[in-house]
Amino acid sequence: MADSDETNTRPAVRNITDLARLAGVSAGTVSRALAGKSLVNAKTRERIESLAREHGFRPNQMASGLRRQKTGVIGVVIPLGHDTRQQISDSFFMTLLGHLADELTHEGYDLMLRRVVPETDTDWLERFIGSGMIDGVIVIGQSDQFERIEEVADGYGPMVVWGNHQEGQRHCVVGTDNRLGGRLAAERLIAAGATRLAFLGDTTAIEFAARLAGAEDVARRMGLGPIIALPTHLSPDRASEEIAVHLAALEGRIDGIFAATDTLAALCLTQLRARGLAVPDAIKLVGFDDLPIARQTMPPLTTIRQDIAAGARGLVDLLLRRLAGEKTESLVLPPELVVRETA
Amino acid sequence: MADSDETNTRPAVRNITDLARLAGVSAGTVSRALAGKSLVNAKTRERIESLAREHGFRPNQMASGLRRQKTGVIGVVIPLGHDTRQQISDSFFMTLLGHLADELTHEGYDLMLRRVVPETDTDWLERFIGSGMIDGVIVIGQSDQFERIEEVADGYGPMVVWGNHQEGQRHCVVGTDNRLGGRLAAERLIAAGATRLAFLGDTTAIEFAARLAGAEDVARRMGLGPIIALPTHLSPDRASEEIAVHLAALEGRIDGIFAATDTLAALCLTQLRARGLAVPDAIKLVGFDDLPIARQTMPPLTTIRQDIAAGARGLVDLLLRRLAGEKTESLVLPPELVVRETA
DNA sequence: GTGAAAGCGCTAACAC
DNA sequence: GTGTTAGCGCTTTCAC
Repeated sequence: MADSDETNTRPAVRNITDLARLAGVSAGTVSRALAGKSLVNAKTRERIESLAREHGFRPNQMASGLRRQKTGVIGVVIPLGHDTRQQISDSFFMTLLGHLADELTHEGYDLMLRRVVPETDTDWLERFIGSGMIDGVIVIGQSDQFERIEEVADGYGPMVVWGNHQEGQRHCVVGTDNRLGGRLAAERLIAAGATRLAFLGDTTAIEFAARLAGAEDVARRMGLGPIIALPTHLSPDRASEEIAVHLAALEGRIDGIFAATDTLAALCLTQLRARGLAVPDAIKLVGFDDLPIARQTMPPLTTIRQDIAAGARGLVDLLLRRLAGEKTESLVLPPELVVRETA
Repeated sequence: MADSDETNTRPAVRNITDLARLAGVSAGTVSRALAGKSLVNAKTRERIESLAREHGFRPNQMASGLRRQKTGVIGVVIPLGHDTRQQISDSFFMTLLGHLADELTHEGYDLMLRRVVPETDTDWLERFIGSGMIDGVIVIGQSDQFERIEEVADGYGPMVVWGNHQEGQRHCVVGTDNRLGGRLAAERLIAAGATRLAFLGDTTAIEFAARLAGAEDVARRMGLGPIIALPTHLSPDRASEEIAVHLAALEGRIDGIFAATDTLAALCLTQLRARGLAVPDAIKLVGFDDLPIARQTMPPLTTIRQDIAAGARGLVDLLLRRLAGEKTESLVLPPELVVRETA
């Protein structure tokens, strides 16, 4: 591929041995030179390096990995729960993935991405870990697989999970304090004048359940009625319909909505408008995540911010420490209320 | 990891040889059994499989890959051009990536993701290909690396690129007909009554340049004045400011904007509103992509739809055929005008 | 500072 | 149908 014009006069260099022959040294020396080890004569090293450059040769990482028993690859896996296909396009996870790619690259690791459907593939995590292709794994989202992750964590160190932290759990997790986030959201809704609250989102996802629980803490404390749970899928198509149905059923019985996600909140805003319900006058609305979309809705969304970049940094940092044999604690990040115009 | 209670009484099975010993057969037989090859006694196979299950053993893919000279991994690389960091969060690419992950998984391949900064890393593509870790590569977006990709394509078959198709190019590309898309956009703007057009986006990206060129085709044909190019970064923060500056400078001199991207269009809508310019009354606006956000802006965006799922399918399909040695043509997908309310 | 040799875990001839 | 053997391309003692 990196051939110049003289292609045919020059033998292909397929491996370290070919290069060694050209350089008039042994394979071992080439290996040491290319790996930047100290004990190689400066001249020899230079000769080898220039030869390698000239032939566009780079050592085969699979072979190297096999020999050294490490691959330089971190697995990133996204379990798609009940809500199967659409979750991936969820911008939150995608943004997190982008940051992860940056962080891992920065640390010299490659990223192997896998989306799995736990329902039809029960040993998804073991399979990935056992493949021998990755040095460690980051799980993005617990979905409904909390228990399975716990089990695996007992026997496998280099794993960090993005998700919700439970008292006494065994796997290392980094994530936002969802319950606190839920409290902030409910407090804001109430401060804005709402008293009859609903929660929009699928609470079988543990993170969402925690958000709702936080909101309920506040509702109870303030002596409000129970928060009405409005189960909704994450995929925009289904969500829109479901929201429409919920709204129709609840007409006039609620004045504040806490959406599990900005995406859901944005969709909800559209449906609210379609029904002629003014936000925030008739209904207050708070989202979660503070994705870019939160600033672009009309009116812009009041929401609970998660620091995605910090999350990615935390995930990678903890994973590297675990890779080094350290035992690490989970990392819980503080959410932050961002007041805009919907509540 | 998959150990039950009797952990300590059972020796770890680290490789095929250990398992062979337990099963009372040779390593070769275990290999054949686990690979599902035909010529293995049914009973033997069953014994081996159950033993493997019991011990949570799976063959090491690196070793297998090394031996078979194929890895079962497809590289997906996103070159971040001039517009460095933010492009990744560009929802279009992220959505495409999601679909790619699905398609590749479906075909039994794993996905290795790399983001690269060509400016500081000139041999990004050769490095990835030469790593020995991947069987083929999908490049998402040509960025400003068209020439480099051409060079590599001459010597490396299993590569397919998402991007723009140029007359006579040598690398296999799949992508939307951007020029046609640009034409559709301009036609719509004009049909809606606009006569003084501007294009919002960075035309050093070849895809965007083609969109602008298409719009210019129409402007010329209709005898309109030149289209004013408004260079803008893709990252939301910078874009917002830049758009604001552009709008201030052009006040009253344009009545139609073609945005290179829905994201940009949405941002533009916000800025337009901030300046008190009514859409579509004072200014018509057309986006590109038809991302979910296009339906949620206020008013919803008229845009040019790219079929992302079809794109992902095409990329994977062509790559697999190239992997099988076929020579494939590029695939150009038709864009589609989606009329909503901004033009 | 460098070479020789062993071997990472697996697969694919080639025997039988 | 199964065992044996020879590597895939690299790293790393151990000599010298």
